[in-house]
Amino acid sequence: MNETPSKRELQRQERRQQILAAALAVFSERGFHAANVSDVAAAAGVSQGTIYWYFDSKEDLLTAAILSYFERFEQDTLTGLEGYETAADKLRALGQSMTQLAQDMEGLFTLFMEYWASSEQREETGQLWAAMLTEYKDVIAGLIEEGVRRGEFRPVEAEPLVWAVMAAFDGLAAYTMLVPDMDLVASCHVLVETVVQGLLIK
Amino acid sequence: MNETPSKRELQRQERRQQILAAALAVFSERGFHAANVSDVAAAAGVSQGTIYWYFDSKEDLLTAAILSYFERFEQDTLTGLEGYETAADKLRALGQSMTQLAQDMEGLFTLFMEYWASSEQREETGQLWAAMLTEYKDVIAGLIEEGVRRGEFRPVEAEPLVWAVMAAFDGLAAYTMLVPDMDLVASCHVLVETVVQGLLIK
Amino acid sequence: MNETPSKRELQRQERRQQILAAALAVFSERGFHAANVSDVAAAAGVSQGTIYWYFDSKEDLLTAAILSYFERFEQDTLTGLEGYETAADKLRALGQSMTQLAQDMEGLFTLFMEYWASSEQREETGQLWAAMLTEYKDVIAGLIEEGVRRGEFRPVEAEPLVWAVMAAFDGLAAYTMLVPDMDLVASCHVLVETVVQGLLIK
Amino acid sequence: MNETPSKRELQRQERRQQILAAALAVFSERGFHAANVSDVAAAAGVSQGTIYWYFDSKEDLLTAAILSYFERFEQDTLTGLEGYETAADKLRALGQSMTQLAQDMEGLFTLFMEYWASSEQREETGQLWAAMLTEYKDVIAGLIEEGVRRGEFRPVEAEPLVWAVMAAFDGLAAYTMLVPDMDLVASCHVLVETVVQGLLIK
DNA sequence: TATGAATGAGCATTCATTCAT
DNA sequence: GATGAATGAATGCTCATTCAT
Repeated sequence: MNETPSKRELQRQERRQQILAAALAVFSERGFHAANVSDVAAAAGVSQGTIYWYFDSKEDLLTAAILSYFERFEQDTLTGLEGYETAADKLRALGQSMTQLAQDMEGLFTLFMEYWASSEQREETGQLWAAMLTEYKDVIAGLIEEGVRRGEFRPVEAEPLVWAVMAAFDGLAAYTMLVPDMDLVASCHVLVETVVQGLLIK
Repeated sequence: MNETPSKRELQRQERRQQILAAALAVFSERGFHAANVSDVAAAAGVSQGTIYWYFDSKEDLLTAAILSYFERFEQDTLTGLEGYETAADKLRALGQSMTQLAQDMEGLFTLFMEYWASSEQREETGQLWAAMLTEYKDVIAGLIEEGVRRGEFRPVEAEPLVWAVMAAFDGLAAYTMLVPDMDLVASCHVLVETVVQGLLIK
Repeated sequence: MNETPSKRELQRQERRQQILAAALAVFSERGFHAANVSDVAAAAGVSQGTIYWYFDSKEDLLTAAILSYFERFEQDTLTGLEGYETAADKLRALGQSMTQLAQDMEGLFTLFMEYWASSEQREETGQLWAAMLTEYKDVIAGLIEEGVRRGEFRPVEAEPLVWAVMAAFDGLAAYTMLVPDMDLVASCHVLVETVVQGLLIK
Repeated sequence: MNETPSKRELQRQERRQQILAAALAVFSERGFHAANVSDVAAAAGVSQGTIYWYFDSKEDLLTAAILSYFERFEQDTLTGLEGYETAADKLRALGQSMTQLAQDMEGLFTLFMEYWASSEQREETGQLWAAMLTEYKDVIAGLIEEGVRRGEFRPVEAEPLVWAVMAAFDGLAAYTMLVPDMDLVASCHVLVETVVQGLLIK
């Protein structure tokens, strides 16, 4: 078993992470097309050749960087909802997590869209993101449907609504960069609150 | 007076439009970076040199194409709201227009974000879009505030909410391309309806 | 006979001169390669197409411009030497004329060399200048040989010397542009004087 | 200490020289503007990309090539004058070196002037050459002034004279290419001799 | 004649990727 | 494993020249 990774393997992982972090920083900062592999190499403190020892291509590097980012957030965001009683509160808590994410991930959505937009194989390329989105969508739609079943929310087509809300968060993350004086947190908050109010049976 | 533009000037405008249409099609289809100027030239049925007779650079061509697109929609979207009595109905009508726009403009938001993402002068570049967004935002926020004043809506911070809703539309337009089986129209509809419900005093 | 050129022909000549003057100015100012035909057209106040109505090519324009310049100077320089008695004085007078020319013609020699340097047909191209140089050389060498015959100068190979002196004038004209604080007039003067001193039998 | 440059560094230097030699040959042969970077690459036996690994631009390559040429001649020309007793003999020896240089450097002066003529930044560009010229001028003027001090030469403004003589050598180098049947060596010789005669007190 | 629109070959430069050491 | 030198295809843009009007 690889329970005890060799020292070498550890170094390898570390170096890999080092490159991924640099890639994320550089790509976010300058965009995928404007940033060169040599920029990433310089930021990571390695040579260009080394990048290609760890990754197959610039594309591959981008994908790995995005995935590594989400691996860290995946569970954080969707857990810890059990503590809340009502579906409304669960939605509010989730909203808070997503607000946090929208702030943290800065240009990640934009970065991916940029790459996707001029990808030769859009379909396959988009599946990475589509899968992540769909996963999220299902979890959140489940929350709302639960609220409907419990008589807390009025009957509603949960799925389209969830798409809209998620799109709003990603859209707001993009807007933040275009319209610097927009208040991202306020927008996220009032969105969630308005949606919750719209769902609640009064 | 130049009331009667010369034949030459007319041809010139026509040729310009021809190129802009081709540019919009090609850039949307393949993305700004992946599409070559020669692709646009071929699609427009002119030589590369001609592109540069009408536009300063590939960038300039993109910007002009986006602007020309919005010039056509500018008024269509924000007019025709007077026919409605209540603020809620006005919002619903506007929602319909925006849904239409989200469908029509296909990858336009994505296209611009792609370009913006790796632009050397992000700040200046983004201002074009930021200005258009802000203009829209102000109009819509006005509608909501009017509803609040008339006692139709509960007091709400209109501006952040509007940003969120607009972001949702743009985000959904982007999602449509990533998640083909998403129902854009349904999402737009339920979003608007839920927001309206959330605003109405019951 | 064309003694009475038609009005049309006069206009044509005038327009031609207008273009030539502009070409000389623009080419001298920016260099042959860096200057565009459109620059010349703009400076002459005509369209690009018009240039090609009067001249076959950019090359042709340059050649014509240079020739037109020299047509104006051709005689001025080499005449008026009869007034002087001794060969030494004739040389001195000639030196004065050449100094004047070196100042006036500014970058003309450089301009021609620039064009020549990357001409596809160097040999043919250079003949224009070579012919002009040779013509000058013969006249001046004649002066010196006359001085030798008259016992005024020591026997000397006139031809190589004349080449050297002419080269000095052209070289100095070039230097003037590179080394702005060089005193062109002083250099020309002391050159002539030293050469005359070197020739005189004392 | 880097007294012992690594094998890699040695190879690097060698490759650099290889490219510089090719650049000098190709640029002299065809002129700066007519010669393509790919021509140089082919002549050097490397790819175009390699050129840009060693040099920033075509311009940079030209400058480096010219400098590398002069680095080799710098001292050769101005040394070895101590062996001569009189200032006249020193001048004659120097003349011989310069004659040699004028033959060797073939189109170098022309090449530089060609580039300079259409350079966007003439001033800065010319300084390279101006500096080299001025350095030479000072050395030679020193020789003459020494001759004057020693009573060997008649009093003369050394600086303008030196400019003229140097200009003559450069001009003759240029003429050689335009007027093939001109006798460069003879011209150089008679020039030097005449000037020396003109300086000597008899 | 004159215009200015149109052409398209040509070129410097970039940069992801490969490879010898 | 790591380096950095080498590659060469790809592309935006320029500009002399042509041509319809």
